[in-house]
Formats: sequence, C-alpha cells, structure tokens
Amino acid sequence: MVQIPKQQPAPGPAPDAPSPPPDSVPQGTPHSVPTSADVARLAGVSRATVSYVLNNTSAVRISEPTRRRVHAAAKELGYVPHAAARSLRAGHTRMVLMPTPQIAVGPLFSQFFNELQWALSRFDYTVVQYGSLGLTGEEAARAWAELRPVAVLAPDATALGARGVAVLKRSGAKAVFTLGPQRADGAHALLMDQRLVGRAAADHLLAGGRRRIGVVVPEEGGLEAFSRPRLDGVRAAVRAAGDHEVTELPLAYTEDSAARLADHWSAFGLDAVFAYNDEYAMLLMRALQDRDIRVPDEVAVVGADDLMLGRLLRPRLSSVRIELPSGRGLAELVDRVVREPGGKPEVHDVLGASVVHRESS
Amino acid sequence: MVQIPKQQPAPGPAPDAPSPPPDSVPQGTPHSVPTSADVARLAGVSRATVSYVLNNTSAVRISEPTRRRVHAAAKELGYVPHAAARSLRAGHTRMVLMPTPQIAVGPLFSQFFNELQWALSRFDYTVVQYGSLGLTGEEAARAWAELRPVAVLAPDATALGARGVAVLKRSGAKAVFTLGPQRADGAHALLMDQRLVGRAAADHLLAGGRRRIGVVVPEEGGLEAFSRPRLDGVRAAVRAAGDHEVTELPLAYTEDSAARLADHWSAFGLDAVFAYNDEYAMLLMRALQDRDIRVPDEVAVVGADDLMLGRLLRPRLSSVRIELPSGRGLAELVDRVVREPGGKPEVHDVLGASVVHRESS
DNA sequence: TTGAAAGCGATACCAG
DNA sequence: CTGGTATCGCTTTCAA
Repeated sequence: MVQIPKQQPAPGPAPDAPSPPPDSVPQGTPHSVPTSADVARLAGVSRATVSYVLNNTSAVRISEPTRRRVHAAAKELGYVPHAAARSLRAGHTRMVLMPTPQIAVGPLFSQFFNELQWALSRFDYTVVQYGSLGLTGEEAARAWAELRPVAVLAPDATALGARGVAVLKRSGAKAVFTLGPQRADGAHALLMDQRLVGRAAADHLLAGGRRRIGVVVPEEGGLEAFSRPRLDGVRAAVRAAGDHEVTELPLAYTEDSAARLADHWSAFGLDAVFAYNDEYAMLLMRALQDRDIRVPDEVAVVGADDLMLGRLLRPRLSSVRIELPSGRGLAELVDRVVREPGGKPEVHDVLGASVVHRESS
Repeated sequence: MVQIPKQQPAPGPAPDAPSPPPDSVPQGTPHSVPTSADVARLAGVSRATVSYVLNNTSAVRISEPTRRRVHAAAKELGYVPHAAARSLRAGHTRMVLMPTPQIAVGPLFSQFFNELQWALSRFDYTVVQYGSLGLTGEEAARAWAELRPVAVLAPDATALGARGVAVLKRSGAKAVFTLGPQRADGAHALLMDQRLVGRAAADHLLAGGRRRIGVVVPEEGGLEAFSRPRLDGVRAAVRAAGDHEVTELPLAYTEDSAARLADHWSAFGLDAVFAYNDEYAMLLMRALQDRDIRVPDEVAVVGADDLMLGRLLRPRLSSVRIELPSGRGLAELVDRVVREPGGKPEVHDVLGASVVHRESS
C-alpha cells in the first residue's frame, strides 16, 4: 500500500558487481520478491540455515534463538518459498494434474471431481486443474508434461492416446489415469462404462413390458463420449432380449427441438424412451405432455443422474442412478500407483448404474 | 513398457566422478527424463544451440542442417522442456491462478469460469485452477504465492483479505482480482453484486402489487455469500417502496425441508416469494402445488438464473436472468493490468439482473 | 551448530 | 553461426 517513491539504491558498486553488498539493509532493494537469501541476510545466518529452519529439517538441530530470528525475518519480509525452484532442486513434484474437460459435464461428475480433488489433497498432493483448451491428445500431453506432474488424471474426452501416455511417462509422470468411458494404452483406467447406464434403463423398460424403445441422443457437441455408449448399452440389452427395435432420437437442449420431436411422435411408434439424462427427460416429457401424450400410459420415460428435479416432476421421473466411487478410495489408488509405479496398467470399473423406479415408467 | 532388468552401469569410475562419461549414448541412461543437454549431446551441439532452435530465437540465426538435427534429436528423445526451470530462469510466469471455489456454484457461474479460462488462454496465459481446499485467506494466499502466478483471480468465497492480497503482490503477482459479491482491499474487483438480483426480483413483485414477500435462504453451507446479499437486496427494495414485510424462509435442498415449509405456509401470510434460484423455486413450487396452494394466484414465485427448467414448469417460472460479462472482455482487462500494474485498484460492476416475466408471478 | 558450495534445467549474454 | 558460462531460488551433502 505505501508507495515508496523511486527509492533507488545509493550510487555505489555496479549492479552486477560480483561481491555481495556489505550494507545489507533488505529494504534497500525496493520491490523485488524476497528470497531465502534475503531472509538469511536479515537474520544474519546462511541460506542453508534458513532452509533448515523453514523446513523443520529433523536431521539437523538449530538453536532456538536462531530459529526465532529466521522466522521473524521471514515474516517481516513476507517470504514465500518458490515452488518452481524447490521442485527443480528436488527433482520431482507432488502435483496431480487434472486437465479440465472442455465441456461442462453435469453436476454429478463435477461433484465427483471435487471430492477426488479434496481426497488427493488429504494425501498431500497439490491438485491442479489445467485448462489445455483446444489441444489434441499428444500436443495436450506435451503441454501437461512441461509441468512435470507426478500423476495425471485425464478425462478421456481429451483423447489422450497411447502416444500421449508415453509422452507423460517419459516426462516423469509416475501414474497416468484416464477417467471416462474409454481407455488409453499404457495408462491405468478408471473406466466409467456408460453402456451400463443404457443397459440398466433398457432392462428396466423391457421388464416393464416395453418393446419399442427410443433413445434420446443430445445434439450438443462434446456429449458423444457419453451418449454413444449409453445408446450402445440400450442396443445390447434389447438385442439380448430378442431383437426389438431401438430408435435414435436426436434432440437439442431447446424447447423448439423438443417440440419438433413431439410433433412427429406418433410416427416413431414408441412405447418407451430413455432420455439420456434427467434434464433431457424433463424437456421431452414436457413437450409430450403438452401434446396430451400420456406418460407412462402411452410412453414410459426414463432419465439418468437421479437429480432432485426428477422427484419434482409429475409423474415423478424414473431415473438411472449413477454411482461413482468415493474420492477417498481413488485417491488411495492413485497414491499407491505413484509409490509403486511400473505395474501393469490396471482397469477399474468404477461406474454403477441402477434404476430408481418412480411413476414415469 | 520394456522393463530393463537391473542394467547397472559397468564398474568403472565412481558414480560421482567429476568428468562426464565420454561414451554418451543416450539410451545408456535407462529411464531418466531427457533434458536439453541430452538433446544437445545427441545432436552434437551445445545446450545453447538447442535452446535457440527450439524457441525459434530470432536474435540468432542457426543453420538449417543444425536445426534439423536438433529437432530430430528432440523428437527422438521425446524431449519436453521443464516449465519450472524455464520460469525460474525467466523470473516470471504466464500463469493465471484461479483458485477453485470450495462449493459447487451452479452451471451459470461455471460456464462463466470456462469462458474466462478460454479467453485467457487466447492471450497466451496458462490458466491453472488450484484446489487450496480448506485454507483461509492469508494461508491460502501463501500457498498460491508459491507458484508465482502473474495474476490471481480469486472467487471471494476464499475470503482473501487485504493481507492475502499483500502476500500475493509481494510474491510478484502483477494483478490480483477478486470476483464475487465482496471485494478485498488492494485488489481489483470484478464485483458481482448479488443484491441486484434480490432487488430486481423485489421490484418486479412490488410492481405486480405484492406486498408480503418471503425470501428463500438456502441452508446449504457456502451459499451465504450469495444468499445474504440477495436477501439484502430484497430488503432494500422493499424498504424503498414503503416498508412492507420481508420474511426469511430457510430451506434445505430436500423434499422434506420443502414439505415442512409448505405445511406451515399459511402462517407466514405471504403473497410472494423470491426463491433464491430456479432450483429452489422448483422445489418450493412443487411443495406448494402439492398442497393446492395456487401459483401465482395465492402466491407469486420468482426464481433466478433463468434455467431451462423454469420454462418447463407449469406455471412457467418467472426468473431473474443474470448477465455476466464476456470472458473476452475480462481477459483483456486482466491482460491490461498485468502489463501496466501499479494502477489504483479498479472496481468493475459486472453483474446485470433483469426479470424474465413468465406465468408464476 | 552453522556455512560454503554444488547442482537441478533452461536461457541469454559475450566470446570465439 | 555456435559454444562456454553465469544465473534464477532452493536444498543438501560435506567441512569447519
């Protein structure tokens, strides 16, 4: 706040004189960032001692008066250690990189992300979400590798390929995980097999006697990684049950789009819909009801994510509840791999899907 | 993948012999991370030349054959530069730190975040979301300062105080912004005055002849920073219009809580509710309707955020549309401050609020 | 108990 | 046109 006006150092030795300035008043250097050397000077000790004190190095015992002086000096200068210098020296970091998915991906997933982040920080990892916007697999990997993270948890929408994984490992990453519906060669996988969601919905509808099933496929870009496998899951379940029909229903998240779909509804001849998720389900259900198409009598509707809103609709919306594992457990897994790298890539199936049956189906 | 078993270096000079190994076959060092020195060795040039080539340094002209050799060597080794070393040498970074808010904060805000992130990366900043979970103002600031970001955009739920701002500036941050309903001394502010949301809702309700207004206050922790000012905004508007009543309505985001509130509804004697946001509005409206309390005849309901779901409810939900500024503009602002620091802290009012009148009010 | 000094990896100056 | 080399801030032996 106090603006020191032009407090130039007194004319003396040239700025790059090799000898350190003997008159070591730290305020003399007006506004550079304080380093451990500054702390050392102010406390009248060496940089080594500063390091020992501030890191509580147990292998070395520093006298209490000295500790006090160092701490006081650090506080007075507002000294904050330089993470880059530290990790450069150490040769490794505790950084876990979680590249942000480009697309917003729903409250469920982002809560999962948050929980995982919290759990990892309990393990003393520094979690960093890195916005590598618009970069593709290998390029993205190179950008991430520059940070030398000890672990990378990549939402596989980033299409990290085997090449990308290799880049990261060569850069020193001990653990590379993909998390999402697909896996990448060489990386561990927290596999979230979205087909299970479709399968659960289809099994439920088939069990209720429905035979002509429609599947909403969002037109919004970036959702294909989820919508495709969900559709595939429905197809597989339906095929297993005796080759009934499955109709793709493209739908954008707008009232117009829903209206168009509903206008042609009878042409599809469906008796059930899996609506991708609860929000699309709500959109579609509203459009159907506005046209006096009765749910569930004429058509059963099932959403996914089991959001609160489903319980508030009338009829109450049946929904596929998706269970993601605890952040705590995953953090343990990551930590284990970091500490014992070199194992074969593990594939963990981390997605559970079960239908919550309500009134719409 | 190929596990080289115990490939120990042949017995020769002690491992810490000062002379570099003359037989410099890079494959000889099994699995360390390649550095620019490795690239230089493989290409048969100096580290300086490698740096010049890989950074396209224009002040220096390198022959085409040399460039080729360097690029080939870099690719063969899978060389990725070390960001920490680079920024240590450079004395600054292009990192913009955006600490993640602890609480999930709704789709509107996170979309705004994403847009801002994208815009900043167009300005060649590296955007990093840092999960400093559970740390308070000054401690959090110290943790962030270790990364030496050039700019910090702090959601003020992190309660970055004047002290925290000072810590960041001393650590070299050229631009410190808070973004949210409050500001911090010394920092620039992208002020999102949530009172405007409450005011807009209240003005709308008052204009419609409503006089006894209730305001939903979410019981979920972490939302106070938003709900308090929204309530205050309603209070201010109501006071200005002639001192009518304002009733606080605590509500958790559960059906039970909404049911309890609705059960005692008549006791409140209200003719209007501002429901904090669309989701709480939906929750409350459903509970009211289930008890045959008519909306909007008996009670007008207004939400906020103008989500799609509001349009799908019956009656359609009136809502306060919140306008956040373009990420592009804010990125420009941040960039300007980074390039010309030292100016007085600027306060930018970046939140617009206007009611979308539908059927529920 | 403390200090001097070597390096971590990359860059930019100054010679050659 | 290219190669030494000092340097950024910090940790960590090794000596004193």
